[in-house]
Amino acid sequence: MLTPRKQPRQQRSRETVAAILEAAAQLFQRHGYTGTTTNKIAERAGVSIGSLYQYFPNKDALLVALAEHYLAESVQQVAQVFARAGEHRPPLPVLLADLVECVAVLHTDRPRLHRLLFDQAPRTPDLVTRFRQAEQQIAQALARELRRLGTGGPDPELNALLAVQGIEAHLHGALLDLPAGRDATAHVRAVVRLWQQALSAPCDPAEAHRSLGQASSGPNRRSR
Amino acid sequence: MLTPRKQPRQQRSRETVAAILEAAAQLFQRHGYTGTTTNKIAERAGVSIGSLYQYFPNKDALLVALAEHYLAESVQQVAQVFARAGEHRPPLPVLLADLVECVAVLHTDRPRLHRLLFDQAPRTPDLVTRFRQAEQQIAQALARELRRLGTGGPDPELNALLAVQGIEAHLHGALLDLPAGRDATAHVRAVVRLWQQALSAPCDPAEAHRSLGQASSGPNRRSR
DNA sequence: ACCGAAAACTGAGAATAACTCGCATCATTG
DNA sequence: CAATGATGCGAGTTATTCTCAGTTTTCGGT
Repeated sequence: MLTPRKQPRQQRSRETVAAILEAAAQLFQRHGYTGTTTNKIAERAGVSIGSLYQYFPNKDALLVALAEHYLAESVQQVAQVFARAGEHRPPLPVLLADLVECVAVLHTDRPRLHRLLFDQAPRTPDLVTRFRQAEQQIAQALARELRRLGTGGPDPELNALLAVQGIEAHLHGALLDLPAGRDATAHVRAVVRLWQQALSAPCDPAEAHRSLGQASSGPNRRSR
Repeated sequence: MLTPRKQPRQQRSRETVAAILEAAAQLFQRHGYTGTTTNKIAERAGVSIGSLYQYFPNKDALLVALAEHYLAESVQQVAQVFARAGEHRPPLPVLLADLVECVAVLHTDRPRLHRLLFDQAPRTPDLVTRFRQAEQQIAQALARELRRLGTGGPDPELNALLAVQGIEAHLHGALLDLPAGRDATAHVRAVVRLWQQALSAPCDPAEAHRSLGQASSGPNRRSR
């Protein structure tokens, strides 16, 4: 990621940058991305518009910086779940329940921030890259646990990545865009149940023979 | 969805609207959403900027209209898969392979359009609603098939919705943001395998007893 | 064929918001 | 206590969305 702008060196400027980010977070969450102007952000931060552009090359960069913080924090939260798992060695259902619980808290804790970063903001390539990177970090930790448990299907690394992507999508749907007439907790429980089922296949490649091909609609192909 | 703009009544204006949408689709795909100005769209469409704003209240509305078309088309494609399934009664693995194949084509056919809509569209609440609606339509069709097959776990409707959300997320990741060093077709095959596993639990609630252990080992835990 | 009304089209320019730049002020260092 | 570099400033430039008053085209009725 390029940083074509000055890095704050003195204490004073570090405070300026912090104030700008704080103001940006508040205004973005309150009025949305397009509903917030860089001038308003500078005003609220108590600095001039020129100072803002001294540290952020454009409006998007504010968003990327916020995402950077949020994602780093999120990855750390999830890492704690795996750290505990490393000690207690829980069975798969417990591990998944803890993981989902943790990710659910990340959604419900600051829903407007989460929504801002995932929905309201234009997804710049920088942001997409950063999201994928966080996904991969988490997926690696999960894959390690799956291997330890001897589960996760023929390719635990790949399935771990799919699980992380899926769980995010599912909780986002369940907690931020809940379909009418659905109960959120039941929905979340279903997510846990489903991923437990999905990841319960043994790790042993013996099961990975050549079970599935591309297949069109002929009565061919059989299940595991 | 509000339509605070004139509806085209004469043939001439219907052609104008079509030309504007065609130009918008091309320019958005070539230069991105923010990289395209409404004036350029009007110019390319061969109409004046005023005409554009006669039919679209703002730039976002162009995106919404494009998404509307694309989603309707996509839902129709997927519906065909289920229509075929209604005739041939394929087993779960074949049905899933066909479904994934179909969704994969929707991604690879016009990847730039797909990316445009998924990356930019979430900013508009209208579009989020529209996407969810499409998801639900597809999920309902899938749930019907799951019930027929006596599979899909304790709540086939809910699991079908999760499957549709997950498959979209997975294929998006596999085909538009493929992680370095991964093979796309292998990735797609893994998606099929995973969802086959996830949805293979019998529908009969007898199996839904209390198959999952709960109680965490750590001093966390909250839900359920 | 003609007329009046409604629909469609036009493009200069008002309004808004991102971003720049030359200069003033502050902090640090030798 | 210079001198040098870092930080801060904000009116002004630029780019882009969107409006509106006026013109042209279409169409139904006579």
